Amino acid sequence: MTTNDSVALTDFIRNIITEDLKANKNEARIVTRFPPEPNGYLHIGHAKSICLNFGIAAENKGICNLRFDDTNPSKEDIEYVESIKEDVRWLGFNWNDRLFYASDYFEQLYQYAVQLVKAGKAYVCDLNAQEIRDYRGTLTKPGKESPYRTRSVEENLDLFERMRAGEFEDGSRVLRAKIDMASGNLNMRDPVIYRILRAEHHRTGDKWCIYPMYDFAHCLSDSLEGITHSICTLEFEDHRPLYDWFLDELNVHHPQQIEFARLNLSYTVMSKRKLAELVEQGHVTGWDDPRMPTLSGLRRRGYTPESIRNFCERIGVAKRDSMVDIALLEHCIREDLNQHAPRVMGVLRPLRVVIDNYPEDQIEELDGPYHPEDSSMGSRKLPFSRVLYIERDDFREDPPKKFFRLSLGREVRLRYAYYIKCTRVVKDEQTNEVVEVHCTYDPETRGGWSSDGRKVRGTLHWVSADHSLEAEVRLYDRLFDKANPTGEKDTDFKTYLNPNSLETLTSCRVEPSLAGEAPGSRSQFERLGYFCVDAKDSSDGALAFNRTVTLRDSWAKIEKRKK
RNA sequence: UGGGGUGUCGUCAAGUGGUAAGACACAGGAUUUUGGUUCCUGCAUUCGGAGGUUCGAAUCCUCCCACCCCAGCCA
Repeated sequence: MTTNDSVALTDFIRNIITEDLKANKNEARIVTRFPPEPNGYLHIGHAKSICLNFGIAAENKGICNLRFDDTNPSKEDIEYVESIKEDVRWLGFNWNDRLFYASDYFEQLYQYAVQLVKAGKAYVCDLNAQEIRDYRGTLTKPGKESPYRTRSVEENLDLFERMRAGEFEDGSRVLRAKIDMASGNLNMRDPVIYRILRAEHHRTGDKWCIYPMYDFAHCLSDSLEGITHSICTLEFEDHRPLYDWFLDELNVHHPQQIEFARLNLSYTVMSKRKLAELVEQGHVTGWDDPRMPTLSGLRRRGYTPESIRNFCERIGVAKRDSMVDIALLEHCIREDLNQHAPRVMGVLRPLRVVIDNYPEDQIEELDGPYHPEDSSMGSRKLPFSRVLYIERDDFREDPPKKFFRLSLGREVRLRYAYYIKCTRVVKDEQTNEVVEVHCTYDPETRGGWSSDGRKVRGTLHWVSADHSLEAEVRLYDRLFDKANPTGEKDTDFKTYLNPNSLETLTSCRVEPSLAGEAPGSRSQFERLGYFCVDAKDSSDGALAFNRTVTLRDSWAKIEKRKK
């Protein structure tokens, strides 16, 4: 695993940091931060940022803060801060005692704003939202200066103080930076830095009725925390001049903002808004639906934190917009689980098999190692009896070319058990469907091996009918059936929702060793894929498994090609 | 005739003037009591395009083209 080999990661951000370290910038200290807004759940795009910020800090003996950017109480909630903390912890990162909130700095931020007013660099503006928009101009036309732009420092000070005191209506006035209404960069056209907003804040309650805007709060929070490298996504590139402006005007510690491209993953969507839409409209069962690219969804699906961290390392960090193939994510979880998941047997669509020459009441305990390449994982006993279940797909009446599973007259191996040969089939008279197959077994092949050198091509997984446990299995697939569901401007992304993203199977049979498996525990169902016990819906009496990912399936590929 | 970015294999991505890493995907083959794993092999004479500089250019210069972001009192 690359995680263990840990070849030093390099990307343009780490290169900048290496240079800064060499130049002894910031006394060669590295301080980063992960600054989520608590208004939604974290997704794998955030994982990229978390791995970057915490990773860079760790690699350079630096520190990384977790800071909630909670400056808009109308959208934020404590539920989200709790889930975010849980997800960051689960991913494997530790902020120790450096858990911060932008709201911790509200008083300090207010004082900075006063300082700006005193310096003649900010003013209270009475224009309403629509007017401000009109005065801002357009992308190609410069804006107009607000008639309130020339108010005296004294008047601004008085008005701003009264804004804080709650003397004015929501939306009636704002504090604006006095920069340049003709700037080609719209962010510099006298941006709003404080608005009046009476909303219960999850941490400060009703202490404040004015709240700072992102551009003002973010750079100064970074500064206050002594951040050295403020890493954010590309859409903030245009904001960097403003980020720098505030820090320069206030003459405070000046972190360097660096932007990188956010993660896009094929066959899914990554915006909080769109994910929320899927949740609200019931297309998925919640933020932690195993089909969601949220960390809570991936966790419930069976992804390991290691696999996600490994994925984040492999995708790299750069500035170009890109779309990572979800096959890479799938590769990462297979790689991890192949190494660590115990092998067990489960039959998803059971087909009854009767071994006619096997003694009626006999039961044998056969040994089955938990991992073919790692004997330290031990083994379990598999009960074998006269009546078994095999996978429906593993029997064909008319076997196509290269099909080397069971069929009339054919011999196959039952994993860790015996060779069996099919002698006849029983069909449903109505549907003509095969409902039972009869076989004979070769007692000389116990354990699944013949000393006479006879070759069998197929090895099937199986369970004993009487000893197996019933289970529900959810087969998850990609959420969308289009690589880029948001790619067409005129088509709603939900048009491309994959109707087969979830198939629930209720009469599956799994081997008895799975009884009492802990929620979240992962195993490979041999020949099928990796599954985990659902953390919410599974119980001892009613097992429920989620399919994390299938095994690579070259037979399926062959079959698909023939069509 | 707004500003800011980005263009290297199907998808990510190294490369910073010395002759195109690696990963995923894909295609062959070997081994295999999982059609899994593992292991070999193949996969950009070419770096958005056109000129130019140079002994030498993905890297430097010029022009052009394409795509992304910005007109919240959201972050």
